[in-house]
Amino acid sequence: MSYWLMKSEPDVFSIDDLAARPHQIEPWNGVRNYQVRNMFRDQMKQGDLALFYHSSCAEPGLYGLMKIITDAYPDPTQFDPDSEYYDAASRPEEPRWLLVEVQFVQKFAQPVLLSTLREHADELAGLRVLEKGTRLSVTPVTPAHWKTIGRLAGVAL
DNA sequence: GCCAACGTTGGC
DNA sequence: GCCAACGTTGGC
Repeated sequence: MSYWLMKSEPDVFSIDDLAARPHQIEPWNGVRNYQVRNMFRDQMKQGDLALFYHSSCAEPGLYGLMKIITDAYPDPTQFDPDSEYYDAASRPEEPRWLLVEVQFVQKFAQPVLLSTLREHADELAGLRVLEKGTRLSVTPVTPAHWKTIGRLAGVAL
């Protein structure tokens, strides 16, 4: 099993939105980045766990935990002309973009803010989200970093 | 709203 | 295949 960090802008889709979904499940659609597409396809597997990161907001950071409940499959929004994620160049015979479905696990009682992560930069050295210029919306998390973040969140991960 | 950093596009 | 121009991300 692998660990991940997945970003979302809370104004668009927050961890509370995920918790409020039927069965607390959501297709993680709209990813239009090849590196992330390849991670979905080659590395992320059903049963993996992911931290839910709120970005582009007043207090960016980790707000909770979710589980990857499917392997990657084609993102239907790429074929929907009414979707903001529509990609006219992608053809159903050869889908360009993938998604995974995620399910809510828990919201942290206290979020682990980006500023807190930075305060623990020594322990978290190499965590992608702390590295300058990392804009990927999905990044891997090592088991050691995962454990540290669990401690900072006050939960056993 | 600024701006650094990065990804993508497209002309050549 | 190079690289300039442009668009996007995301913290501040």
